[in-house]
Amino acid sequence: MRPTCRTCAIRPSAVCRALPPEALDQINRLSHRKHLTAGRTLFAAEDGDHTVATVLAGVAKTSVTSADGRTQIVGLHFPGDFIGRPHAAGSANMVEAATDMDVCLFDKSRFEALLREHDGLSRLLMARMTEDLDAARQWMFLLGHKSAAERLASFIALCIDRLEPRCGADTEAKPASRIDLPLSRTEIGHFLGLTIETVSRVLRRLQTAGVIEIESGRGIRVVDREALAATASAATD
Amino acid sequence: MRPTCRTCAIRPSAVCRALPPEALDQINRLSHRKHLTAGRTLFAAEDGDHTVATVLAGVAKTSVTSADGRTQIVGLHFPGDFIGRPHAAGSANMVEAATDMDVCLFDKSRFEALLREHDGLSRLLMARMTEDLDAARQWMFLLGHKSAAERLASFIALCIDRLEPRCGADTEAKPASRIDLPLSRTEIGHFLGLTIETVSRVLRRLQTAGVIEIESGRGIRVVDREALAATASAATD
DNA sequence: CTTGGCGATTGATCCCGGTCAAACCGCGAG
DNA sequence: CTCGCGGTTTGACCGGGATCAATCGCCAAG
Repeated sequence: MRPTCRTCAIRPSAVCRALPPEALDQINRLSHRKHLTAGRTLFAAEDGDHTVATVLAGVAKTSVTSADGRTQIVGLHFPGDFIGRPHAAGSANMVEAATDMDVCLFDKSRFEALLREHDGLSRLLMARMTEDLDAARQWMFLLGHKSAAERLASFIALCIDRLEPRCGADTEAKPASRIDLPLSRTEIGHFLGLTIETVSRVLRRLQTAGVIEIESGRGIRVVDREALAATASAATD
Repeated sequence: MRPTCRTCAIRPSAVCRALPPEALDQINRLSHRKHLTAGRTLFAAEDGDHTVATVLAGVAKTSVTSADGRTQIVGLHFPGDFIGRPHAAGSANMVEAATDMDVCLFDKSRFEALLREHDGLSRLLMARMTEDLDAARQWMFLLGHKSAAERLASFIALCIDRLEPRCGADTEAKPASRIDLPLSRTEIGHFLGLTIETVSRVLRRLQTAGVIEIESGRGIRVVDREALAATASAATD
């Protein structure tokens, strides 16, 4: 009953979907799954790691830290996302598990061989990297110009978008949806370029405005998706 | 006397260097050079463009603009840089010439064919995209956590690093170096997440501090490289 | 020459979010 | 049960940079 690539639930949303069915057994041999508890380091900075990974469950974070200790989370990696730097020098930034998570690991050089062998995989990966770059640039806009409320709303919208269990069939809007935020208040601050206090205050303000409901700790319920989207992109209040 | 790939001065620093000499005539036929005056649009947003490019001279900027008019410059493209989104849907952001510039254009599908044909080109491009992503993430740190002075110093250091005419042989420090900034004050503001007034003031402050000298307009002379690097602090690496 | 336009500079004031400080809350250990 | 600890919330105050506004410098057109 050991899980294999054949039965992999996230394969349709992972880069592996570019591989033909015949290759599944091959990549099944090359990969191995691993469970990581929250906080565990996946790739260290300044470390010539030789692994790439696909997120199966949970969320990972990539962060940049300066000499004087300031930290910026520069990317989140949700289920289906690819993490790694094929054909590039080992990681420049640190990647850690933000929540408990499961990953599917490949040896980097083996994966590079796969890329050479399967053109579709190479193309899909390149498209993914382009998406990552677009996402990073969108976040640069957020960090450069958005107000605290816009930042929080954008962050919540992102999490809802990537984490809400979606039931393939119904695409129509739901009255309310709840998720557990994958980051602590401190981490949210580091992701949004805000302090923990501001995060807390603005979250509260969004709650009194009737946009969201904060459950104890990380639980959050979006009451008004419209208002959330509006707050994410427009001027405050 | 028409310039060709054989005599191309920036080829050593462009992705084309991954192509074997035998392929030079081939890519020479596939590419064509173009001059763009400052402000001209290279790729429009929301536009299924079918071109990719290498910067030969001058500087291009990629920017994100929100519905309400706020603009963020999310990337600069210096000579040798590759611009384009092979294997991905046409551009998400707008790319414009920041200064007068020369580019070398390829038809996107032809370039994709080249990628398939030449494995080394594919690998180098992937490495370049990884670098771009790293640069974007470094800039996210700047936008999220750096002070105005740190931002300006980082920006000037970046420009010096990429634009200063470097004489291959001598790597040792020079007493002073001057360049023309590739962006107007307004654009610098959009790149750094600051207002034009703050840019002006901080630049002045850096001058009175003896770090730089501002010549009329865009000309700038770095008097104290050490101090500049120190002001940029929080490692740009 | 004057005029007008655009970008840059400089000054005065305001406000959002940072900083400092003090509870508060849930939870596991003793 | 109490204690202590880490994460969170809340309040009071402060300051860096935004905003508003006036002026300057340069250059091209009249």
